[in-house]
Amino acid sequence: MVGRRSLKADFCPSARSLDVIGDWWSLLIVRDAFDGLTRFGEFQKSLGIAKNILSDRLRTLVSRGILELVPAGTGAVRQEYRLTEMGRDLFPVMVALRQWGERHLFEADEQRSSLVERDTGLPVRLDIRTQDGRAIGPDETVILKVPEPE
Amino acid sequence: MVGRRSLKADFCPSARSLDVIGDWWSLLIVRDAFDGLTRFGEFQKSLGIAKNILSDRLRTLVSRGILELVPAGTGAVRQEYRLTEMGRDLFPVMVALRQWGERHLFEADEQRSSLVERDTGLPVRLDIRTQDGRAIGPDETVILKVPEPE
DNA sequence: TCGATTGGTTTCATAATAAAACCTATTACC
DNA sequence: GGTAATAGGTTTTATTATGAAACCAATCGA
Repeated sequence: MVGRRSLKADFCPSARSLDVIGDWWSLLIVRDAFDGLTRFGEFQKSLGIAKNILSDRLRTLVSRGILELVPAGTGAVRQEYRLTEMGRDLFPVMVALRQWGERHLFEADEQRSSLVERDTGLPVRLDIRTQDGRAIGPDETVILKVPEPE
Repeated sequence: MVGRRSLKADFCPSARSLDVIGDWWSLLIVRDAFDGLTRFGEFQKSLGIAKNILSDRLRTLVSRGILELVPAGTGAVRQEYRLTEMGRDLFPVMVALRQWGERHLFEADEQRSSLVERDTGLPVRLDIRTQDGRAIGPDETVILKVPEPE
């Protein structure tokens, strides 16, 4: 292998996103971070990931600006991994993945965790809309491409 | 390596989704499929992926029910890879990834492809709402967990 | 103060990936 | 109809990424 091709320069925003968080573990770490985990050992226990890999992924996520290391508590030596604003902005990605999984990867009666509004307990869903607020489906959209430089 | 840990049995729907489409190439293939690509060679050219890997990924995506092989045209021998309904349901995931990439991985003046409503040209966005239609943010949500069996 | 825990790094074996060569069945061309 | 090119792969081989386990320094708890 000559190294994974980078999509940094791709004009497609989805491709660039996948370049950053499209590896096997990163989004699972982010999911746990949304879930309130902050410590190395917590992630390790939750994911069952090898420590060297976790170490590498956390370092990368920090360097990409998705997580940040902050001192835990007042004047403590220990540090915590926390989502940055950029990391918290991945929330819709997590919700979309969750929604798809719920719909297609669970039996009807199978138990699952669920994402609900804190105050009401109502399930959360996700809508695709135009800027002016009308909900639309995939067939009503089109991708405007940037001309490829030759 | 003993093989990548499967998350098939995880109670978290996001984890199961990542188990299926969380590898490096699958979502890029799905993106291209949304973009209208159907042929082996088209995917290969678009992604610059090694043919053996593409072959493996297409086979897996078909076996998972995300793509299907359909005869191209009337009575032709050739076949095409097309998104199933399950595959098309990944649309919100793609939109969420796109939206995040646009926000965080492009310079303000940098050119990018964009997703718009076909009829109006209006940009598409994504909303998180409760079942009854109120838009909410990540901080107003909580994940209800399934008790882990010991 | 001493043992356990935390948060890693290093080492080593193995699996996944990529590149290139190769193969077979169509398809296009003359 | 014969021949070359194209499509759609598979096989082989080299390299990288991953995972498990051992190891280690610093901190924490008793």
